[in-house]
Amino acid sequence: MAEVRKRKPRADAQKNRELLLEAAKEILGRGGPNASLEAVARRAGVGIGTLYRHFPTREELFMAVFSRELDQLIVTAEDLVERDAPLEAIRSWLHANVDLVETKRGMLGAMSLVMTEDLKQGYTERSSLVLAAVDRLLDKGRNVGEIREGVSAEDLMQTLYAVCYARQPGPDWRENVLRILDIFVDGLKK
Amino acid sequence: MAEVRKRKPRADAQKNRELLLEAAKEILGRGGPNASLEAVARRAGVGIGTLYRHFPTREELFMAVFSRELDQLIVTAEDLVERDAPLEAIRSWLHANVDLVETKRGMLGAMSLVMTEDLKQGYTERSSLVLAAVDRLLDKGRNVGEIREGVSAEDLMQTLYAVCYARQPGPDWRENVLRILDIFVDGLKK
DNA sequence: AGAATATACGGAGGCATCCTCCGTTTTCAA
DNA sequence: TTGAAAACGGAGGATGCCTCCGTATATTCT
Repeated sequence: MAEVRKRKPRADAQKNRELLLEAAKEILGRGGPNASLEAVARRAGVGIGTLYRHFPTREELFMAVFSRELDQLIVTAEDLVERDAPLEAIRSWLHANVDLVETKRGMLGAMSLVMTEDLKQGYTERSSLVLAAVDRLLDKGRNVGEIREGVSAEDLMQTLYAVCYARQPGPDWRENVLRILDIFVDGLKK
Repeated sequence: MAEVRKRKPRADAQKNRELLLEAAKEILGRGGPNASLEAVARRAGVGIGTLYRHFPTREELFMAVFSRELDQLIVTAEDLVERDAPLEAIRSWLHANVDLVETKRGMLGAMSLVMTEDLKQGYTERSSLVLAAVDRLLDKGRNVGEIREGVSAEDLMQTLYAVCYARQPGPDWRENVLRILDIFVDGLKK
């Protein structure tokens, strides 16, 4: 057994981590998956080395930023599952996602590129909370016999992001994405 | 009126263009949307300048490679529309796409990043042929009353690519993608 | 065939980004 | 207060992007 005696994390490190996440949210949100990491460091007011120490890969930075958004979605799902009928709850939750995504298109693009199996592994805790929340939505529907078997929460999530991401930004983006998702939801019916 | 008197295109230029497309198919297929263009030029055995003369932007190169794949899909759709029942034809066509994509995941990633409205404009001829073929599939279904109104060929295409692209590569990739697409197809029923 | 010219070629060069490495600085705890 | 652990910053080497232009070659004309 390894004795785990640790120092308190240093205050400056924590502050810088925070600054970096803030900057990344801004820069990556605007610039998309290929935005300059040096720009992120500049904006955060720290050295590039500091950025790489905290987030050794571009992917880890993305994931860290994104994990905050996930928290939001969990809460929303939690609310809907006890408020609405299953299919409608799912529909509403997908719509809520679309709203969130609409203002973070860049981030979303980043995520699609970045969602490797490895990284999902590393983020199991948080993303499994989202999945669990979605699964509760689905379960309720399955129990009531309103939703077909064989569709996982992951299926739902990935389809959602896929559709949001593939659609071209533009005046009709929202409308189109919602329409496609509704068709998918209809397909979920038993 | 501008008199259009043109020389015959030079043989070496055509050959190099061919070499570049061949190399790009390989390099971009493996490396994805951020693969090095200098690597493409190297593999083609031409200078980087030659690459940029033929394809001034990364996007144009991608589109040129991709347009060949489109030809393939048009033929397939053509065949299916007269062979199978509408909904099944659509299902089969989507499956055919999945098969194609499975070996070109990198390219697909590239395309998703690259499908700007501008470029689609420039490629109207070819891609509209695909869309037309798909539209015939849909039309047949609508006329027979088997498929709901309000779903365009573009909807179908983009959903297809979205789903293929978002799914993680892995042993179950094909199975999962097909399952999701089938759900979508079921949603198309009237 | 040979000259003239339009066309295409290659790669050097300037700039940006990536990521690593390590000397310096700051924080924490004793 | 002080020393070690932790974190910082940014220089630097590698690579990629794209442009520019001197050189080479294909085509056309006579």
